[in-house]
Amino acid sequence: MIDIKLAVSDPDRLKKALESRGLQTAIVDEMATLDQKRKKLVQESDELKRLRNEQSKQVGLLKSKGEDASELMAKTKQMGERIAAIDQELDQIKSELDSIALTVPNIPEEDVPYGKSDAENIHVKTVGQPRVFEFEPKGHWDLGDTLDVLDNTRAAKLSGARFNVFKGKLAALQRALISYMIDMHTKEHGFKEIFAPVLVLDKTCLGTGQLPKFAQDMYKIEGEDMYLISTNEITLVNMHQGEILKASDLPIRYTGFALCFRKEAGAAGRDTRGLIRVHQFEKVEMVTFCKPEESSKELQHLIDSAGAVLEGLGLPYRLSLMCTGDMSGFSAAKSYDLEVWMPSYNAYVEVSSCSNCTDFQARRAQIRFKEGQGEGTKFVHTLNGSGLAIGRTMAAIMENYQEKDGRIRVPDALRNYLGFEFIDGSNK
RNA sequence: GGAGAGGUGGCUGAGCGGUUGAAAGCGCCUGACUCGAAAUCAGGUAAGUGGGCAAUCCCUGCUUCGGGGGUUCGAAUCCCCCCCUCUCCGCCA
Repeated sequence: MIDIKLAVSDPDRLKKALESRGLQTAIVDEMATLDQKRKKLVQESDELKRLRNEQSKQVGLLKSKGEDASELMAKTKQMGERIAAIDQELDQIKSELDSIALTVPNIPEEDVPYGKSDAENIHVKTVGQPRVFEFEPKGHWDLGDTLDVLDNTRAAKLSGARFNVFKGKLAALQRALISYMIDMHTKEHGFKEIFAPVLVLDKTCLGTGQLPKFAQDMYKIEGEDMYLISTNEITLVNMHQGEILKASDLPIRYTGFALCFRKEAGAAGRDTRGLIRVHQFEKVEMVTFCKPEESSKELQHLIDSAGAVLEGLGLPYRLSLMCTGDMSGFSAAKSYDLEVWMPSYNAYVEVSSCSNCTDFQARRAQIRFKEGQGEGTKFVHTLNGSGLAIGRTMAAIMENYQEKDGRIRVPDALRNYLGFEFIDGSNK
């Protein structure tokens, strides 16, 4: 959540920010008006409460002396009724204000390029060279089908479209990738491994910004206020929901594997084949909590950590800074995408998005820190990045490491995890 | 799923209708003592949100004792609903 005070103190900045993300700005003035109204009512209510408290004490005092207090009691009761009326109005304004504020995305950082579409993203660097094939490379769905390691037909039988069944050595590759990534992040990048539930309460999704605005992307459990997570950023960030952290414990870095579920509503007809766009996918996520002044540095650390996985696997990729209009993360103030080279697309495909959410999620989820005795509490900055999306990484390995005979060579880094050199139709 | 017990400040734990934002102990911070430390002594030590002020100093109002609602002039304390934890039983991978 953005700081509502901004709507009053610096409405132009907020309007500009919303505009840059392609949104309407009228709500800024609306918020300012409501907030002013709220403030006035709070003052009125507080003053009446002060009087009531005072008079109630008087009643107690009179009674303890055995004197008559009935007149004062009647007066105070009336006051209570007025307070109740004001507080009711106040509650209504607060919920109005909240329902607006919760749908406002984060404000882009100063150095995020202004732009309307992905065409205006800045390509920061490319790492590695796309392989030149001496034969026509196949798509990973074809490779998987031929080797009988990726079974789309059986998956459809079980769960419908956009699901997959991994078989044999491809299933093993998935396990290896999870271990490889998490081991790297814990041993080399300073993250602590976390395994958390994939089924969470609705208020948890509110904290990271998936709800209320993106309910249509998430699977809800019928009859309960629970959702299947769309990313494990939700669980990792909300681990500290409502907490006041010690400054000396920061930065806190978490990594973890989880299944993620997305409806992919509105993506009908796009990327229908293979592992690129599915309803259930596996992801290793990274999340960082830090002091505000450290978040730029920590964002770079996320990018480097995600990049290290791609480099370790020998996959060529591109790093891009998202422009204001293409920043997909509702909670993000600045985002970089890492895109892996996908021969079948003849293009780079996103495998990781690393974002600095500044204090946006922290404000929603009430995650704060305290510098020391007597110092006030401040909101932490939260950051998240995939490290990486497993399915898309598998697709990239299959395509980039395919041999002319259709087998897939295993990247050197995974040999120790797998114990075989090629993914083929065999089981061992 | 059934039965019982319980949820109070960083922690342990009192309070069970009025001056208690909350005893006591522990922890932590500051000061005194000390060459320094320990021990001892004195003081301080929750969060949120308003107002005053040039002020991140300070003064001050309101709210918060798992969450929500109710009773009352007044609720941590009484009543109702919900959530969570623990113990026992049942079920189960």
